[in-house]
Amino acid sequence: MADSGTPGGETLLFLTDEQLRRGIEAMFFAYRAFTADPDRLLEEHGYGRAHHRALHFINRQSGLTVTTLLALLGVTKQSLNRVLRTLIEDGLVESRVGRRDKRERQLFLTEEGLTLERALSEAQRGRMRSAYRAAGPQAVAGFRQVLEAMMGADLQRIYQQMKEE
Amino acid sequence: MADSGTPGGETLLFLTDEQLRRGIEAMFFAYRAFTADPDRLLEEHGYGRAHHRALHFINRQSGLTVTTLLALLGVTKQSLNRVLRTLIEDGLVESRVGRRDKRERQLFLTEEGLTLERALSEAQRGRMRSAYRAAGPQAVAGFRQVLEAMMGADLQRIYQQMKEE
DNA sequence: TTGGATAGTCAACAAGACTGACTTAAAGTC
DNA sequence: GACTTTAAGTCAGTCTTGTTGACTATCCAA
Repeated sequence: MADSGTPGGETLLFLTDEQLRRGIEAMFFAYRAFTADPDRLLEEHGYGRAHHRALHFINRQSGLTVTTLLALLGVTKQSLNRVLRTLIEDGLVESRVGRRDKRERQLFLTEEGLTLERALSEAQRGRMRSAYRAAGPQAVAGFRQVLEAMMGADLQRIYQQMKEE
Repeated sequence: MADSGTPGGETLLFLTDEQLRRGIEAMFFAYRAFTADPDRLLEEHGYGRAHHRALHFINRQSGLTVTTLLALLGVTKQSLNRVLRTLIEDGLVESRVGRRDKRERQLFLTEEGLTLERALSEAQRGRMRSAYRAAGPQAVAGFRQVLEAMMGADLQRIYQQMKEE
């Protein structure tokens, strides 16, 4: 983008198909490991990855509406609803009628929901923390830069917005 | 690991729960984008992500056995089999009886399989390439370092092995 | 040669995504 | 006040992709 194709320069070094393929495979393997720890915990509770994602974002942005959560997760209403219903029935999530707009439902974690979210989050952070430690601060900065560039403009806007709330 | 907890140093700067959470969210959003391009292509052909993964590794390591592929993908034999069967029926993959051990099946891509694999791979590499360009060589090195640390020792061994073949 | 381990296949099932059609309630508009 | 739009939720049905259990074929070793 800001890079004006320096011919033969180091820019080309890491853009061979082989290098790109290494990156693709690294993403595949790393993502699998990344979800493995919380997955184990979830299974003990009879939940799936979908429940984890819902808990994560409700915790992250307490009081968010169903539509907002939908946009963050990128799934359909029906798909989210099944997950949300079980979480509400099990007393992990509370759904209150919106204050300003009564059509909306605002979502909150209960004490129990918070407890599970923390356990899941801690399992995931543990792996992230040791990866960060092993790789060092400079690598971490690069890691985030590449991921942000990879997610594309639309997701980047959503991702950056969450920073400020 | 090699890091001896420099108190107050820059090591601590990026290990706050907030920083770790940013990393977790970046992984989530980036992985979604990462799979989105091939997913579109796959849908046109009536395939899913599982078919993509199979094609990728069969291409990567032509003639590999079902068991080897199983280990790479980390799924059950039965799950892979359904995917593999459709690929064979559709003439994208060829399954030959193992030369040494007749119990084994060796897997190869046909011309048609190679064509689809290249299209999928190119869609995915496109995004990876522009992310790499945008972030720069140093960031890319860091990206890979963190992913490798994150995947853990077991997967790292598998991942590194593939390098040399 | 018999018996156990390994490689792969077939069948049935469950989770979690999807689409489409519909209801209810509230908000906004003419 | 009647009409339209929006937010949420529901019902029904499908698809992909994961699971377990039972089975066949082959290899190897006692």
